[in-house]
Amino acid sequence: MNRRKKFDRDEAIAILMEEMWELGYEACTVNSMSEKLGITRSSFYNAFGTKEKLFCEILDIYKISISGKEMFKTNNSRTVLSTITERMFKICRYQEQDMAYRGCLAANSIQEIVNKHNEIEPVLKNFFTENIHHFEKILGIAIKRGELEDCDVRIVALSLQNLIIGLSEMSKIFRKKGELWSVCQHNLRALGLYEEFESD
Amino acid sequence: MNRRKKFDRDEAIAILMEEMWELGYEACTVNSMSEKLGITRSSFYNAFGTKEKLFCEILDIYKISISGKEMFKTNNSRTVLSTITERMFKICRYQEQDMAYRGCLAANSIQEIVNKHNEIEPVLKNFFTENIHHFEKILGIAIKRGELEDCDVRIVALSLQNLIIGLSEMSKIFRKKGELWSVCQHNLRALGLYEEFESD
DNA sequence: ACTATATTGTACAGCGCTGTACAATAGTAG
DNA sequence: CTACTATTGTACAGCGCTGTACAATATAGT
Repeated sequence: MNRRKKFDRDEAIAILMEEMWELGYEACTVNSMSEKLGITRSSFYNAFGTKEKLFCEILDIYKISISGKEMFKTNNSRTVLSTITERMFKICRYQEQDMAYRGCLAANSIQEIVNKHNEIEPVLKNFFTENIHHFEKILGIAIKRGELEDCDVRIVALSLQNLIIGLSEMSKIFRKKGELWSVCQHNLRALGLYEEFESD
Repeated sequence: MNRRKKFDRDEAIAILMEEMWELGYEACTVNSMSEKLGITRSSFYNAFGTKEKLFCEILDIYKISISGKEMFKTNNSRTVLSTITERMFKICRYQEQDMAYRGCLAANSIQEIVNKHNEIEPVLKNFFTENIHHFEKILGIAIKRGELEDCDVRIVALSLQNLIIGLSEMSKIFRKKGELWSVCQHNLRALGLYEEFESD
């Protein structure tokens, strides 16, 4: 067999995801990331290809673990709206407490990726498109169950996504404790998406 | 007297504002901006100081011309809500038609400025803080006039700002004609801020 | 020991950007 | 013409980053 890698690729990716989440795509150079991992650039290129490829891979992982589909999972034992509400509460709480001001990786990336990085852009757009589809789906379920009045589910899904993006950015500007959740709660109520949930 | 400037400073700033609006702060180097203006870096530094100072100046100009205070000006001859609604309609229409995907300069800048550029950050945060104050003020007027039910004006002001930020980012991802305004309209209605306005 | 081969390390060549110093130039006044 | 001075131009020195080529190394198999 051949020489072994000096690092675990999956662990490296997790570290780099945090780094890019915090600093953004452009600010993370191959040099800086290689140093962060304690490897040479040669190893970086060998393991990840280009920075663009790596970022696409990170977005895919983000999508699998933190996308609308994963975080807004519904089941029969609880209502869609309480799921949405609880999830949004947790997002707000997390963002309020995050000293690194990370917000949402996908939302953070819009400005620096769209119209600038051809390889990444479709992956990023697809992330949001799939989010919306999932929101549409669960909102459809909520309507069927009578939790939500009949409405244009696409517009409501887009509104929910809009709320998430806005909150992610606002979390970096307005840091008063509890305020982010208050805004979120107000908007959920206004959109008819609010429902109390049982605390952890 | 002394040697004259080869360029008009105010015109140069307008050009650079567009450039930074489209490409973002980091992507605009002193080199690239000097080339854009057809001047040397020496002249750039002489006229503008540092890139940071320039950006602060641009944000101030943006604030004067495009902030909440300017764009959401109220007067006695029309309702606050119709002003808000019309303004939001125009923002959405502009963003939908903008092929450069500029969105909102201040919103665009959050991710690349906060926690990264000490000199600019307070200027940016101040932009949003003043926006919120203005929104609070006009919402207070709307309540006094009976246009709006009594509510927590700060939360509603933050919600309006949240909507604007979200729409700015969404405008770069979802490009279906009319959809941005539909989302905006839905949210304005939900927040109780919607009122028909007379078309131009 | 030798071979094969994946991985790491090193160097090259080149590009781009930066702040700064200071020379050169443009303009006016005396 | 000289003096003054704001502006522009040029060069320096340095830093950082990049992709690539290829040598060196680590492993297992024969």
